[in-house]
Amino acid sequence: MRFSSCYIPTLKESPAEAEVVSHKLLLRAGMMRRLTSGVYIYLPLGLKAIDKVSKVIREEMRAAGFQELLMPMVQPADLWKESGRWEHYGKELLRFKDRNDRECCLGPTHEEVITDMVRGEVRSYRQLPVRLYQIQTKFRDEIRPRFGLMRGREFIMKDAYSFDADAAGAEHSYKVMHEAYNRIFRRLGIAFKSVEADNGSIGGSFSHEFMVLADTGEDMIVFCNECDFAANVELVQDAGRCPRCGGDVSLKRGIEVGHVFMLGLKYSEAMHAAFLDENGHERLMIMGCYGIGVSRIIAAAIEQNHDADGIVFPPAIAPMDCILLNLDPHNAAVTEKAEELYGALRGMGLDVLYDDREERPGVKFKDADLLGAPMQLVLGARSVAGRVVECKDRHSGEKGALSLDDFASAFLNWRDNVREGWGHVTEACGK
RNA sequence: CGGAACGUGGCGCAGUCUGGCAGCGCAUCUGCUUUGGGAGCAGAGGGUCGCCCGUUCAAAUCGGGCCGUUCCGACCA
Repeated sequence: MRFSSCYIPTLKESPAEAEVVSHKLLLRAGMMRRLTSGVYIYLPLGLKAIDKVSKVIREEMRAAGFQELLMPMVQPADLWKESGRWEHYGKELLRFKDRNDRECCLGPTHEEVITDMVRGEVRSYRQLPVRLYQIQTKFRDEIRPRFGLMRGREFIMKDAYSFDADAAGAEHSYKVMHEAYNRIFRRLGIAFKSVEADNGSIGGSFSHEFMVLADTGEDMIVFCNECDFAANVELVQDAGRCPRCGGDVSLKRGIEVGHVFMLGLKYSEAMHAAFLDENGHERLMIMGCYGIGVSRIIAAAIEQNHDADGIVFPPAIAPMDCILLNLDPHNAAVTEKAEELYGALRGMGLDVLYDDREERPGVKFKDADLLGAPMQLVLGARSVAGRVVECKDRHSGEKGALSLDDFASAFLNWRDNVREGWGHVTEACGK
């Protein structure tokens, strides 16, 4: 991508509408804009970050045996009446009527739709388990949307559903997904914790939340200092003692980015999702559902990784792997070299943002830091004369120089160093 | 929904208390100079002061209503 032909409207100052750092930085970095309360436009760079997160999720879902599908945003009220949630979901469910006066809603989640579909197709235990997921836009008419992408009304979510023939199978599906979530968040490079949680209005028998640790989080997590117990405080009556071993506990704030539920029979019973077992007896499918807040991950990653100059994206989330600054676009020798590097980096399969704009160096340095690309390369008359390209690791702040005569191998070595710097962050958590 | 604040060129803000020419910084356009951490000088363009009603000779400013945005609370896969 050439910066000069990209739509990246960066801002020097934070708009007054933003209060928390991720919201401010996403606006300043030209990654999103608000359309109305709790509803945002993802600009090209913000969408690239969403795509990067989605890519990791898709790989791990596939590895866990889940297939992708895409369900509709508009849903008929009938299904929600059948599950009982038309009554119980409350005003968060945005309801409306179509031209024929039929009641509809915008999908805040998809248990009803997928259960309806599966019950219509699956008749035999031989067809189970069914494991499906989608990455889709959800709408929840939140009482108070806030903090930008952290709690929007419209947001992007990965939701997965499993249907099993028996309890052992269902527990296996749950376990497989729990492990997949651990791998996803580890790969994304964010410090997180899996905790026991309340099931809320979705129902079911038990659940775990995946929390990104950040002081600005809306949730409070209890950690036991003695054993490995960790839970959302909602779940613990005496927040001063570990309910498992009685040991001392500590509290930390977190942002919920994932939630896995053992649903049991809640939906299959209400909507009669049944199959015939090997003895010809009718039985209900045992369900699980598993969500990841894709757009919220972007906000959470920024809450956790930023400094005074801007975003410090973990490599797996960054909209670009590398930003290449041409400080002297009028200097033919520098530009020739910059074009050459730009081509070489793309040849290595990297996502590169090439800053070829006719701007002063200071503007380019500021934008590079603000945008949060993990690797910065700087080329100017000074560095070209010395046969090097300067490099900066956005995360560690370390600067260096790579030889232009042996650029490819010098760059790959440096990239490994940059990646290792993130390895320590993710090893430190997420058991 | 309860409490609070805010709404003035694209962005950030002053002006409102005490009514009297709509301002500042950034951004934009033109010219010259500059060119390694958000350049300097000179000039230019751009605003129904959120909307409606009222008070007044006169309203960004005072009063009422509405809309929108944000924060705290309640709420929430």
